Amino acid sequence: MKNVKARTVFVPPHRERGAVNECIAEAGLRPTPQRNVVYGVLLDHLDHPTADEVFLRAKHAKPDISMATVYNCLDALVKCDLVKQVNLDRSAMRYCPNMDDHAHFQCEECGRITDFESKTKPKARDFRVPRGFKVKQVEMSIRGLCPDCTAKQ
Amino acid sequence: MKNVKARTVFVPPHRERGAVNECIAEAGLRPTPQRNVVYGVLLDHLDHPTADEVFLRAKHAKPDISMATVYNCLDALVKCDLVKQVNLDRSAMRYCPNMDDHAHFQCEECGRITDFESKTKPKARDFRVPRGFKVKQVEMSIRGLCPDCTAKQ
DNA sequence: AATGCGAATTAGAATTATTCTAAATCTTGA
DNA sequence: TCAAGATTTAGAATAATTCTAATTCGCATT
Repeated sequence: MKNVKARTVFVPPHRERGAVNECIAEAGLRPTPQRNVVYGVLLDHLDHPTADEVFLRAKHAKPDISMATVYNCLDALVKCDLVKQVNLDRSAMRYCPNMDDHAHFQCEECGRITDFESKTKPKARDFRVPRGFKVKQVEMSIRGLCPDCTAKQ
Repeated sequence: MKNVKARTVFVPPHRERGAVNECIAEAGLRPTPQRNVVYGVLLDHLDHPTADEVFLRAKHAKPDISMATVYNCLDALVKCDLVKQVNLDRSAMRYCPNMDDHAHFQCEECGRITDFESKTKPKARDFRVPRGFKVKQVEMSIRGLCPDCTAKQ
């Protein structure tokens, strides 16, 4: 489980897969088979699936899992900082297990989402924080054209 | 219509209100009373309303306007770059007529959204753009605690 | 001023995404 | 073993958005 195939752009999961149960436990949640499967699905393809897509994939490993459970598990994983919610358009929420600092690029044409590695942590230097506000998390999202769709035009 | 009341944080609309029809026309769309009302509603309170909230407010000026039209108008305004879509959480899309570069702050506690003025245009220096991708638009969103909710804790 | 055409509006139905509910099941610790 | 609490489940309910088809509107041309 330790060695992972190289990819064009490989994004290492924040924690290795075997440690899911520990992470969940640390967060005060009970580790369960369902949560494991759901997290596994996210780690297998880093393609920002919707809850529905996660559900379909999770059924392979666990045919009796239900949609409500998928939502529950995703929420649990988000709460214990193993997974990020990504929402870029008016359609369904997407989920991303890459907890490294990165921006989300979405192609205007085909809708595909790609992680852009951050060079620098986006910081207060980019925007003026009014007095009294406490910043906890900064997200960047980018729209544009992916290489495939650029070629087609 | 030219002089606007000062606000704590005043955000000037991208174009003045009288020019809506021209803007819409420029974008190849037909200017209509409904589009005018919808844009007016957005300019009146810079509080990032949902489509539903826009609908309720628009009804004051135009009691017979329909929800479908509100969606149509909002889409038209987005297309001709008078309005931005803002979506930060799993709830409804919100709309913002401030086209200046700015980040959206959302309070984790009360959900309220505040514009943070950008100091610098978020640029390619913040993230690595892989070969072949064309960046068209960069958005920043921030989560944290607003002054009120910080005080309450 | 009348006419025609395409665009815009409308109400309501349909679809999609998400949350809720209540019952059943599982886990853990006493 | 038992009780308590957390989790899972199916399905219903809700919320947000899109679709549909009929109507109306606005503009250009007679």
